Amino acid sequence: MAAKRPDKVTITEVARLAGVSTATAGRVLGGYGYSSEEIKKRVQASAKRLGYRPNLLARGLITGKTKTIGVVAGDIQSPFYSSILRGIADVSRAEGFGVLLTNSDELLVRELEAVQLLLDKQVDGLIVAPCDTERSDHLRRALKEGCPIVQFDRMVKGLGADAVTVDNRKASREAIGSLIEAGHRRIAILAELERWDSGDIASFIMRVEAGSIEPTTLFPSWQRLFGYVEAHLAAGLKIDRALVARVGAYSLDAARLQALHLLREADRPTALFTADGLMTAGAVDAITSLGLRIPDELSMIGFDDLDWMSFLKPAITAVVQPVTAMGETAARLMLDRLAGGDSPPRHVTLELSLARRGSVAKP
Amino acid sequence: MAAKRPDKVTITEVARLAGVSTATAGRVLGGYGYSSEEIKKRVQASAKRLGYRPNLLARGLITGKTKTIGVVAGDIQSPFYSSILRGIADVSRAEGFGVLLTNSDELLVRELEAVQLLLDKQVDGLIVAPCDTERSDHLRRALKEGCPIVQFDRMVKGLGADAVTVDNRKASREAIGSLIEAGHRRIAILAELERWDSGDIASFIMRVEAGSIEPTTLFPSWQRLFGYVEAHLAAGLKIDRALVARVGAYSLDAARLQALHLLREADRPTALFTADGLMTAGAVDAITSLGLRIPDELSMIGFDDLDWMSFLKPAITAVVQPVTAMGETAARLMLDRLAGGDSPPRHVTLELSLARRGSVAKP
DNA sequence: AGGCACTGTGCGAACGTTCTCACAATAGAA
DNA sequence: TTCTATTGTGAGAACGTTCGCACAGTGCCT
Repeated sequence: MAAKRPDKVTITEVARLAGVSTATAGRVLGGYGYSSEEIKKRVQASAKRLGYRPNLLARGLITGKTKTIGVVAGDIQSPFYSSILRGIADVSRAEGFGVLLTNSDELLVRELEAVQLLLDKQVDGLIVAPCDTERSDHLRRALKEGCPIVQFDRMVKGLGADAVTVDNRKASREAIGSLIEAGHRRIAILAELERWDSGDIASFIMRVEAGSIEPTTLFPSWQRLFGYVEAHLAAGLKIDRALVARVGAYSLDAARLQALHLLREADRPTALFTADGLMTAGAVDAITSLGLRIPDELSMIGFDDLDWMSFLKPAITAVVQPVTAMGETAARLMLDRLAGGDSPPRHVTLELSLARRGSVAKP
Repeated sequence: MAAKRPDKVTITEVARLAGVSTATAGRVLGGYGYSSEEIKKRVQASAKRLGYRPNLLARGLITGKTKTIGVVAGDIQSPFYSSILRGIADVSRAEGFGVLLTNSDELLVRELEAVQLLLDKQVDGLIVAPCDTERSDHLRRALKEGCPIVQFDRMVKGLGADAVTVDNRKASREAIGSLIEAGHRRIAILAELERWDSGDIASFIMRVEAGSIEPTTLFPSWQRLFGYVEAHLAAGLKIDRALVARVGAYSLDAARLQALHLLREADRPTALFTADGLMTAGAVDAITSLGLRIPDELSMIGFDDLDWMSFLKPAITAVVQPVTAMGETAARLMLDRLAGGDSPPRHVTLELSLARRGSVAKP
């Protein structure tokens, strides 16, 4: 039989050794009431001698606070989420908070399970990249029951919670704008574009042109497409539907295939805009296998900046997201909220920057 | 003032509604004692009606089990750790365990803090990539106090705990072997090689040649150097000390600088072996900026396989580590141990494979 | 009839903290 | 003096579970 738990030392024993009541010892060790200098010393001495460590479970049970933040990421394995997580973890640690991690794989069921687990474990708050901007009753419920939520990367429609996002639309508009300015007219976009309940690409584009879409609760790749359309509109260019490649899945292979398809057309685009890091990877893979020369035969700008992009033959111009800052901001919003902020929901939008490198030239 | 906690429903209320004692309700809901079919139904019905969720803190306080695993990674932002974490998280989730995450940044103080935090939060076990293979009393203490530990990537000397590692030495030996076989005689190695208390590179090499080093508790980059030396010994080649580049820090920039230094020498090596992903990135950066052609002017093999390596102009031959499998194995070892395994410490060594691509040619 | 094993239920005590009270002592103000 | 405020201490009740025990009923074997 396994040895039970070898004499965990509790506050009672510290109190006994110091010759005071557990209440007094608690006050000294927990730092929450009055205590004389002399007793303080005595208690601390015996705590040290016994190697006392407070049981955070017991504390949490009574205070209702666990000093733990629950995080629901899409997939920590991706550089995007792992950097955000890093930001969250750093800020949390500095304030003595723990981070309980789960992955949703962008699946609603998974997210639901994850939130449930975190809630059961009594986390003080939830930092979530929501899978679905509409069906998020579980988040609403959690919020209503007093568990603060901070969303990142995207926002649930009408959820009254804090959020950190980036200005995808603007960055995309500017990136495409710079391609147009360089003289490009046939600019392709390779984007994930999953989950759009209200129709297909064509109708989305029409509705953007008509100005009848509220962009804030769109998924990032759609916001980036939004910016793509806007840039075309601003320049008075028509959009060739054939140049909008909807990958439909977050997969390198799918991206590669779509890129191949796009670049093998007779009437090939002169420039390619990839809507995130994975799409860029898939595209680069396709481009090298086709033997296309960048930027002579094809100009390129990608969303997300990954280390390898800067040391590729011609380095790839990229929209860089402030990933760790996003995580840090999310954590900070959460900690503020936990510190008693009763302010209305705040929405922080971080700015993006364009790292101009060698992948753009005149067509 | 913030609303307190809006009527959390406890087992007492479920019991009352079902007309039974809390003990009985507990048995049904916790599934740990006898209960008749009829009562089972009644309790479950009222639990469902009230939306009851057990408070895992309270449960943990009494059972001493939190169903939470603490993880101390070096830096989740790195692809290595994030993949491992993914593996850990997947297996843990499947068994209903939560994952509490911390980073050590490979700093002993940080690791100490992290372990302390996790222990205070009463995690059931610790999965750690130890910073220091010698001074790890905190781990020994935790172990002695009944908190199981699984190490990964490296092992603490004489710590009687489970571990998952890969066969760095063998993989490195074989990689270098294949370069030698291709005809290379001047093979450089670019490696982190921090933390070696017993002297410098020269003395390490001498001691390897003398057979007086126990490799299992070395840090991975040293094990890889070990294999490098062995391959040379086996082929009867002398080692040119100038070809062993010790970066001394885990930094892309430092790696790039060392690589530049190495490749600008008059008597340039004909092949380069990089001891991990970051070193490879630094080297590739240096190589492109020098305009060296791979594999004509320089052959190359790198440890760690990152997505971009496969779609670089000539794809880079790489030793691929089974990263997620490593995480999964670590988690599985932990869960076994928690399930009551009293077996002696197990050490799982995973095999590595060489992904042969286009970066190796005759000199 | 007695004994024993098994099933089912409730009472109350844990678990290790914090929190609410009650009570004292001291000091300064009225 | 008496009142009030401030500082200090301890007893005991929380928090929401699980666990040990007592007790009772059933069925089966001697």
